[in-house]
Amino acid sequence: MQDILFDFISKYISLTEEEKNAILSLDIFRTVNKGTVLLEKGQQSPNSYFVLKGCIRVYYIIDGEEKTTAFYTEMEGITPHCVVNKTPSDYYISCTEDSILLVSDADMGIEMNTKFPKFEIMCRMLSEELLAKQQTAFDEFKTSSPEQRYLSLLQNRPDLIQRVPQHQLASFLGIKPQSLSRLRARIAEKSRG
Amino acid sequence: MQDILFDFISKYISLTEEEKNAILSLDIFRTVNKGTVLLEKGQQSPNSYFVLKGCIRVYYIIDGEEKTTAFYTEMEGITPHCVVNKTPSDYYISCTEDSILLVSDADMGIEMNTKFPKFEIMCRMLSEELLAKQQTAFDEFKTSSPEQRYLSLLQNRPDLIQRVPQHQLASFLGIKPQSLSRLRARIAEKSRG
DNA sequence: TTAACCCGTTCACTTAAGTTAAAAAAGAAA
DNA sequence: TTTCTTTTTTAACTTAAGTGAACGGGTTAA
Repeated sequence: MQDILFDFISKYISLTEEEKNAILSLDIFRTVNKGTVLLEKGQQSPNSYFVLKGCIRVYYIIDGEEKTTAFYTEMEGITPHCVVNKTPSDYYISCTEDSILLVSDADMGIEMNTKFPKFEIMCRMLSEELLAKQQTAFDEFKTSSPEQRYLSLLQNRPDLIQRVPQHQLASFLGIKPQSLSRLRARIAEKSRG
Repeated sequence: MQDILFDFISKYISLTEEEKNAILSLDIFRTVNKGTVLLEKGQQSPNSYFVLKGCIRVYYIIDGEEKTTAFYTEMEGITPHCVVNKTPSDYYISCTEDSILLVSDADMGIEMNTKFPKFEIMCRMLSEELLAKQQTAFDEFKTSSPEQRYLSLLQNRPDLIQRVPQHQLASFLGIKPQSLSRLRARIAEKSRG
């Protein structure tokens, strides 16, 4: 599991043994059961999450309805809004599968970034990369229809469609579960001719 | 104009005179005319843009149609996808007004970040902040209807609705110009009773 | 001044998503 | 197993967005 982490980091910076040990000594590996809620609305947790194995999801409860807006799977991570802005969270985060996560809090980030300036660089690179990716995803969402979004998801993240319940996928695609079901039927109809 | 920049930076880090001079010596202030295209599809420019005054917009051309996905106004900036990933750009960037911009290229960023580690820190903070903001905006977009998006824009960025053409706003809201026009009529109808 | 173009609006029509409700299918618990 | 619950599908109906076309106001260019 540690190797997976260090492999990932090595894409951005190279670590000495000392630095690797410093990371390991933080003891940030956590195994988490399916269904565990990592962050609740109104909470102001300092924790960031990075998925080594499994899947976590971000969702809101609006008018009593769950609205899922994001999934994070292997080698993806999230620093919640509430950590960055030090405000209560608007959303929930929970595990959709038994997962292995890295859980780091803001203080650990500051400590590591101070002790090892390399870390600061990696964090900046990661944020910039994520920001650019996020922007592209947003642009694609804005410029396409629900059906196109679904087809594109089928292309780019086919695993998600398998491992995640449809009604969560629906709000992720910006529509209602019934519409997703209908849309799928429509596509199947077309491909049958 | 320089004061505006240094005021902005002071929210993140404090600068010495030496550092301020280093920034000024980069000579990054540019005045740009309305309509100027800063980045074209297919180009691989190294430039990031920060708006001191005016407005720039990001747009795609899909099936011959312009699709505007983002506006950046005073104190907002963008590092295009193509800079981060060193790939040709998928989109265009142009000025919707006569503007004063900061234009910096990737090399300058690297140079400043190396010379002044403080800068690295600011860049990380900015990216993290923008990423969190962007995520919230995306979530809001996903969980609301075109009408709600328009009303929310009216609340949060009323200036945009004034300074930007409707047909550009429409795709920014994820709909067609005709639909925006109709939607506005519907809202006016309601408020009249 | 006229002609051409762009933009915002309106209209009629089509298509697809939202809504409400119910049935069917799949999973989890007793 | 049977029961209970959750998830997915289906259906009928409503609402709103997409589409294609046309009109009028405003600007620009010939």
